[in-house]
Amino acid sequence: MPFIRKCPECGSINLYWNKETGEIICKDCNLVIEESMLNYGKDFRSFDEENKERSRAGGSSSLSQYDYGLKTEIGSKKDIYDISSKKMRDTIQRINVWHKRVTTAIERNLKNAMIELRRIVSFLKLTNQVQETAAKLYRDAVSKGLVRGRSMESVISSCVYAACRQHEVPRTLEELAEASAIDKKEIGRTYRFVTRELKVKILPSNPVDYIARFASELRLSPKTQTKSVEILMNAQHLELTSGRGPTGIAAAALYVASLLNGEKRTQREVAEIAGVTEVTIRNRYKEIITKLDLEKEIDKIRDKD
DNA sequence: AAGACGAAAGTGGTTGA
DNA sequence: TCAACAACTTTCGTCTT
Repeated sequence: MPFIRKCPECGSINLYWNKETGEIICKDCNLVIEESMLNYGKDFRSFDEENKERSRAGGSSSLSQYDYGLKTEIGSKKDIYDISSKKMRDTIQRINVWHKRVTTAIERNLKNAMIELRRIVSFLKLTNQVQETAAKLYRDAVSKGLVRGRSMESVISSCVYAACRQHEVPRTLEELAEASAIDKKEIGRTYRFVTRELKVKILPSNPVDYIARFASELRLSPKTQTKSVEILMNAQHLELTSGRGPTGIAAAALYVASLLNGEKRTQREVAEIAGVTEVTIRNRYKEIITKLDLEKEIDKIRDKD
């Protein structure tokens, strides 16, 4: 079996691996072929002057590892038996008992939370960076006591949602709800609460950020994709976008672009992918074509059929 | 029969008194 | 705390292809 990979869409072998996002993308048709979760990069520092290569032993420390990938436990009684007085042994054991009591509850919570986090990240095919950001947010939320009175799952979901927004790879609340089995409203509520309490500044998401993913799911050509971004830019310039749901605008732009480039998708199809209703697409669509003077072009295409 | 269109009523969140 | 409000959804009837 050859190891050379081809794009399943256009057969091109001109593939590109984005190390930042971990995605493998076809250069010819922009299809995201694989979204790898693994980061093959090495850890940054070497403490060994002799060894020029930047490497280290052991796994890397990670926020999404419930104990940061480190063990904090003190050695067992048996380990220190030979080198310590009885008094010392007793002291250490007492410390250990306390250590366990204090940490187990928090760690158990954190451990479960990180398991859940990894599940959601994997389900939504998100990157390591997003996972780490979400993990950090969750830790902050826990240390501020924000989880009390809320389910761990809903807090984790909203952390992932926030992390996606921060990394400008937004997912919709519906997608998060599907991945976590938590109600959409609940995630939204928790999200607002957590970001307010942690004072996380998140810009309103840009419709353009949704285009690539929606277009890929709708199997639209890169040309159409570019066209819809163009439409979006013009719409933003005319302030058609402020106060409106970004997914609805993105959906409408894609719908218009698909018409103009003769790759028509139904309102239903676009609505389904974008997680909005056909009515919303129609409203945005109308605004776009009237304000951007695209009516004539649309009519021309209509007449051809 | 399917898609597009739009009116009307309902929902949940924001805002401002 | 409450009412007004804007955006969006749901539902449904009508028209077009």
